[in-house]
Amino acid sequence: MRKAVQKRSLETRSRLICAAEEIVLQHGHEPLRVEEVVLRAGVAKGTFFVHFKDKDELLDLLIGAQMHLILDRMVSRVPPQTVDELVTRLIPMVQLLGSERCVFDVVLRRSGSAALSDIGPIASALGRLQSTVSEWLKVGQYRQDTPAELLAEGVEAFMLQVPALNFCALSPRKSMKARLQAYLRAWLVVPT
Amino acid sequence: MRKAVQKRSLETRSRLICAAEEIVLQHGHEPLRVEEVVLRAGVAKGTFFVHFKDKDELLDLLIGAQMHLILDRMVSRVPPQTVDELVTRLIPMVQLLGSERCVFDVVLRRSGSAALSDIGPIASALGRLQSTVSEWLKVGQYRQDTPAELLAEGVEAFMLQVPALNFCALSPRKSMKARLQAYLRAWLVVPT
Amino acid sequence: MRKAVQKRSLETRSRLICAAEEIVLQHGHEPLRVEEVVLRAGVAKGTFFVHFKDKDELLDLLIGAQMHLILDRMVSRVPPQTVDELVTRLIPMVQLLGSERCVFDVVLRRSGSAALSDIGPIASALGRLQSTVSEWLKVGQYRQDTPAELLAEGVEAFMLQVPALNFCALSPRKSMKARLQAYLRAWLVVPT
Amino acid sequence: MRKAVQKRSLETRSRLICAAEEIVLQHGHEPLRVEEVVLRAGVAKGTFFVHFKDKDELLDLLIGAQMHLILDRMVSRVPPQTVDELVTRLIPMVQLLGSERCVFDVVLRRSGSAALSDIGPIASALGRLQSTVSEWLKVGQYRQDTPAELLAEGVEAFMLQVPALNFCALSPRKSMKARLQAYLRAWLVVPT
DNA sequence: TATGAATGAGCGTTCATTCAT
DNA sequence: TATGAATGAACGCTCATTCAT
Repeated sequence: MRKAVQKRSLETRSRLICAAEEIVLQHGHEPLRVEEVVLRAGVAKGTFFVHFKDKDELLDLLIGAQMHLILDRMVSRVPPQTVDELVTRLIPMVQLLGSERCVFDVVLRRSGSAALSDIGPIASALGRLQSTVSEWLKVGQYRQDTPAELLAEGVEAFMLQVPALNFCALSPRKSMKARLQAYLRAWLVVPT
Repeated sequence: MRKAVQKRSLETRSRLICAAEEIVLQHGHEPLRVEEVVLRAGVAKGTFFVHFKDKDELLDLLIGAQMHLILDRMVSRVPPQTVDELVTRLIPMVQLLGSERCVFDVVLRRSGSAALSDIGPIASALGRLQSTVSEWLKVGQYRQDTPAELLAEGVEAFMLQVPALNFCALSPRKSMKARLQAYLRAWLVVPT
Repeated sequence: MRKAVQKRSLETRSRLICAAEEIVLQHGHEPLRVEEVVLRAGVAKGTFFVHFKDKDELLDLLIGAQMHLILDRMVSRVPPQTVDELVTRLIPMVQLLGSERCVFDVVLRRSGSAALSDIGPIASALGRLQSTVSEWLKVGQYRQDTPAELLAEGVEAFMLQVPALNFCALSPRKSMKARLQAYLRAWLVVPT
Repeated sequence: MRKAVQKRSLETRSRLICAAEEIVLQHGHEPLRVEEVVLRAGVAKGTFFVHFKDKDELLDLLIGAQMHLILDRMVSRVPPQTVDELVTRLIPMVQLLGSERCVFDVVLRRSGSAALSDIGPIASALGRLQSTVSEWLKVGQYRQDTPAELLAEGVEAFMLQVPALNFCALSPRKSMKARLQAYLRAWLVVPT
């Protein structure tokens, strides 16, 4: 009994998410309207708010899922041994963050949360990124004079700086990859 | 005639700015409403948009002014020779950025601009910060293996990372100063 | 300048009211939807809430206007000299109150107000009714042993009791007029 | 078997009622939410509607029970001989009606019912009140020129008018008791 | 230059009630 | 009987921005 009921609930939830994903695929995250989502999912508007506190929670879910997918691919291969390999490994995530202004904004908004309770997929993905990079830095050809955790935090800082600069019209001569490379080379390698 | 008119216009503009400053002093930047500003300034709502393109332009003005004030104090003394001195010199700016979530957001939004025409006080302050730090890095006890400009960009990245982390409920053990110190020590000094 | 602007505002307001009146004429008060009103008035939804605090305020206006119209007709002739004349004079108002359940409800809700500030047309109409009846009672063939003001309050009580009973399925044998007549005969005349 | 099932059903029903009573005791009738009731009773939302047709039915039950309690005390003594005694006897009921706006509203809504089938505790209490008062009026020192039934209806009208006026901010100078007294003196006694 | 009424598109909310299981 | 997910149709609201005067 209970199982069946819960199953139905999960189905509705996933229909909402699928509908949203379809819309995002077609038109991007920016013009995602709750009304459109429920319309496409074939459920009532009220149902949306049974499953999600607000639109941000859904966006958190969608973007967080993409981030986790990227992370999955990131960790599926051997740890990057050099900065250049690391940059290549990280660049998909940076590209996601820099793909749409509103994605960047949601990630910033959701990256940390006031309460521990509302840690969503985005925050958890960022945490996972952090610890993944941290592990990598311990084994590859990187500077060892600084704790890997601190270095990983720095990597994140640069991964956010790069798309941020990309949204600006000033200094846009470089590609995001080139920029990240410059930063990480200076950050992760000690000149000999 | 022309002069008188301009004078009146300037007065209106400054009344709007003063009104906004008063509100910010009392309630912070967050709940700044155009309605309140014009009410306090004693002008009509439309008048606001005669003087400012949008609300962000006013916020840019207000926050940019604070940033320039901080910069003035920053440059009024001899260049910081060590990372610790640098951190001490930079921390007021970091504290401003970390004071309110919405201040941080406006700075991010305004840090770069789509068009070169709308470079506001915030963008110019960040540029000034950049070049100031850049100059400092050339003369003090900092690593010289990397172009000062790139290092300065990194400093900016960390100056944004620190308040960003501060807004999170995760890992808030450290003070902003301690965090900045850790980053910059690793970023600006080559271990011997 | 100011005049022109105010005139436009008044026009918009009256267009909203007219639109609402048309809808009410066609479909009654119950299914009055804000959305429909603004659609018919050709204004934006936000405009509605510039002019009215909420839908109740508009209903207050509409029903209050009808009540005042009825009152106008009530007072346009010589004071009713007998209870039967009085009943005939009052019955249009009672019929309005008993015409739709939701009209009755709005009148009850708006009859008195928590704050003096939000005395709307309905409350003022009831006040006017009260004093009108009060004056009548002083000059006609009514009992003089009780203050006219108290008697008028009682008349109002009966005027509300009658439609209230009318909405009930119990004891609906009598017409509203007959019922009011029975009450007022006993209330306003001293048997000799 | 049948018995056991019925017993369980009755238990659920009484748990719902108890839960509702507790909430009303703590927070009054106004904010009574079905959600809260079922939560406190530890049953599912749907179960509520197995036992009650709608929320009003529960409120009817709760308020009707209070009214019957008051009636029990009312009739437990000798009939009031004078208007003043009558007022004293009636005032607890008036106070209940005037205690909360929403109680007043529910009583009005339930005082009569569309169908004879759904005569609830409130309607029956009002009926009982009516016939009780009616009997009293036949034996005490009241006017005899008008049928006791009609007089009793008037008494009820005044018993509703008094709390109604009490909810208004206009003319709240008098206490409910004083007001009722004034009405009933004029209504039930013929000046000599 | 100043005015202020109007805009507008969507969000979040409400919550008693229904219905398939 | 009991369950609880889903419903649904508006409402109220937001508030920076525009535009005719």
